Amino acid sequence: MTALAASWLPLSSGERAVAIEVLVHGPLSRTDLARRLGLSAGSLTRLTKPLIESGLLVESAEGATLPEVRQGRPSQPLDIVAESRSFIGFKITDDMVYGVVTTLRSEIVARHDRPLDTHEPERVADLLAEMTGELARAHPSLAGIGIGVGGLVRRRAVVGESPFLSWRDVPLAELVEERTGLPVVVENDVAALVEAETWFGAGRGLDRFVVLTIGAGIGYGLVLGGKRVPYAEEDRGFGRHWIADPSGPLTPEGERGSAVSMLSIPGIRYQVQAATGREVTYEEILAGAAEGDPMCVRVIGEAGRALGTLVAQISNFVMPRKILLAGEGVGLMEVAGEAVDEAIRAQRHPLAAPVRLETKVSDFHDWARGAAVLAIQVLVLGTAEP
Amino acid sequence: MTALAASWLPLSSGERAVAIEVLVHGPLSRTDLARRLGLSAGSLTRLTKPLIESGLLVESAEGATLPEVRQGRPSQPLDIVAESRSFIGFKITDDMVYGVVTTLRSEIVARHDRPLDTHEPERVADLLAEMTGELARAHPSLAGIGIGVGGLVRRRAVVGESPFLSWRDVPLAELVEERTGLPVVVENDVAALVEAETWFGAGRGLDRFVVLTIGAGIGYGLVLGGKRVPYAEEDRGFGRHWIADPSGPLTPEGERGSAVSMLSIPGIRYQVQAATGREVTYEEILAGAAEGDPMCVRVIGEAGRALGTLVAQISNFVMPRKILLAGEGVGLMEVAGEAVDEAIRAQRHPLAAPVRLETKVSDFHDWARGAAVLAIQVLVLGTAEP
DNA sequence: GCCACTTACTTTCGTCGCGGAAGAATTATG
DNA sequence: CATAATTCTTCCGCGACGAAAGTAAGTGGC
Repeated sequence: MTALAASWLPLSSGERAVAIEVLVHGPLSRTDLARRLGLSAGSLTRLTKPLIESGLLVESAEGATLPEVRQGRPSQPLDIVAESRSFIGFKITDDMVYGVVTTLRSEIVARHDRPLDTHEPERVADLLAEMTGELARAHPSLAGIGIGVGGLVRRRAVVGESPFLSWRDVPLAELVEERTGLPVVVENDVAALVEAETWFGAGRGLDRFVVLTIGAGIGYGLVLGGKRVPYAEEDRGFGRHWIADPSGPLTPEGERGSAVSMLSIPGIRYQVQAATGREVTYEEILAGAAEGDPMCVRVIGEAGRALGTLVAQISNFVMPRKILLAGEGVGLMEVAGEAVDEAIRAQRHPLAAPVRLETKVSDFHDWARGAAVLAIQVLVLGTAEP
Repeated sequence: MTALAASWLPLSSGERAVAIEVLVHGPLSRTDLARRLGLSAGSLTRLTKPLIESGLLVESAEGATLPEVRQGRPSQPLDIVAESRSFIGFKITDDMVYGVVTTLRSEIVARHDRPLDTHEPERVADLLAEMTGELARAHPSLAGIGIGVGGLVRRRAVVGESPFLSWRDVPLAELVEERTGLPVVVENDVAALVEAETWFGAGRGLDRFVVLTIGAGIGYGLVLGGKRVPYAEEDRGFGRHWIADPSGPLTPEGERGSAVSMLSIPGIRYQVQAATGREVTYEEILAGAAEGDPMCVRVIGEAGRALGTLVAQISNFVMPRKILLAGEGVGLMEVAGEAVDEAIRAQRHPLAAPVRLETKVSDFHDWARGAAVLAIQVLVLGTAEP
């Protein structure tokens, strides 16, 4: 499969390096590129010429940032023609499919959602193809599709196991490729978000980078040297055994005091419900904590300390340049930010480098955008394998 | 400074890659090398020829491992002439200097220790030069000196801060270079041990590798992509803020329940002493725990669980291919191995890859050998900077 | 308005390193 | 003894790169 009809190939490795550098790090002059890539000025003329001729790069007239030096011949920034190709990203949830169209730079230019009333693989693929057709009308230059699914994905093509869809070994990429004729990449949703942040988001250009997602579960993504590290237990109840507080609460889905019990949205809701008997939403609990409701303050405070503990441990052991908190549950940071910081301070050496913590509230379209980035990577790198 | 008189230079990058591969991964045929380095057979002939002519490599007659295939022209293993050059490694402690002479492969061929009765930098350098002179008589082909010191070392040359020697900004490399005429590398002792294990020991060829040392303090070394990750707090009381058990013991040197309090040799001795009032050695405590003495069993058991907790956390977050436990305090593993394993199991996902834990009892000569490896690296790589 | 100066980019040319193909060396197999 | 298999060598050509010289396009001084 993996019909790479309209890839950027053939691109030499040097040309590809230039293309990626411009794609990821915005408009850059040839001299800047030469410095960043460790090449001579002459090589850059050679490498950029075919890229400009093929329409992938342009000499953008208005430089984004005015150069410091105001002497000599002005530099000529090169930019990607971000609109030259479009990409589709889908995020499949239990009852909805969220779709976005992005540019090469992964900027969202359109959204399109549809309810999902079946989990039958063929029917799901039909729906995705239908949505693709509808989006293709407004965005004809589609170059690829990325699909994010909660669950285990193999070889960026086959959904090996997805409990919430009741799927096992579904060759989703193939099913959608057949129906659309476009190259398709399938990936675990957290992995897709991590890749997206590594290329275009918080992790751009960092050699060590961690993503922690808080939502229905806890997700962890480790990026070293620009590559995400895969691991066996990802998306199979990750965080169930990360014990943040040995004497912490116990919930149906996690071990006592585990990240899942203390931090995930279901874990927090379960705790409040178990104590008060009332069914409340996550937002209500956060609001309650902000207003001083004792029960909510306690649960959210403990969650904050647990998060701080995890962040401190990650910082101590992995020493990432940055940690990104993402997912639907990061609203916690606004209410319990103080508790988080305090827990970090307590478990980190005073001389250690400060933790660069970034928070990003993500909705389902962000997850879909993550999947679209995978399609971009495939086009640019010319391979679906990571 | 950094007088690289007798380096292997000039070596092209390709030649250097071949040399390192043979040095680190034992005798290898040209075909093997071609596969490992991703080069063609022709390139290997080209690259190895000057290395053989210069006497660095030889065609070792007896292949270490007989090839599987017994057909066709037999392969011709290439090997480093390990004895062609010698290296000295020193480990400086409070009252002793431990010295070793190693081959290019970092095999120890001689040991030589001397008491240290002064901390005056010039006098220490005198002593090191004197010991070098004595060793040089039996091993004339000395190519470099590596020195391991507990404390903060800058640019592999200057001891920025070493509490136990009461040093600040001592240009030790320069002092010893002046006296010996040999290139000298100075490094923090833990960092040196980590480098040694990465090149020649447990971490050989691994992309993610962690070293945890247990001794007077707790040391941590993270190796990613073959490079050790430096960090600000190293050797400044590292592990004082790694809380393994929030309700654990408190000792003079560490926070409550920290790795230093629960695991380091002084921490364990302090606990037993505080409880019994008697001054006992670490070995006596281990023996007591093995024999069933309740107090020792409790302290050592808690230490084992703390170690397991740390190992599990490191595994969860860093996902190293292997974790090496080293230092003088790893005897703990023999007595409390069961507790360690249990704690790891409890805090690790059942589907996660099993932790490859390796234990290495190290004496001071191993630390000295680690320093010698740094000298080897400098010679091979041609630079003292990491 | 002219000229020096600075910086960015282009052109040209030589070199180096690599892969590929063909061939030599050296063994097992029938 | 021919054939196959495997390793290593030789040779050639290509392609990517850097160095250096040349061109372009500005600023600033007089």
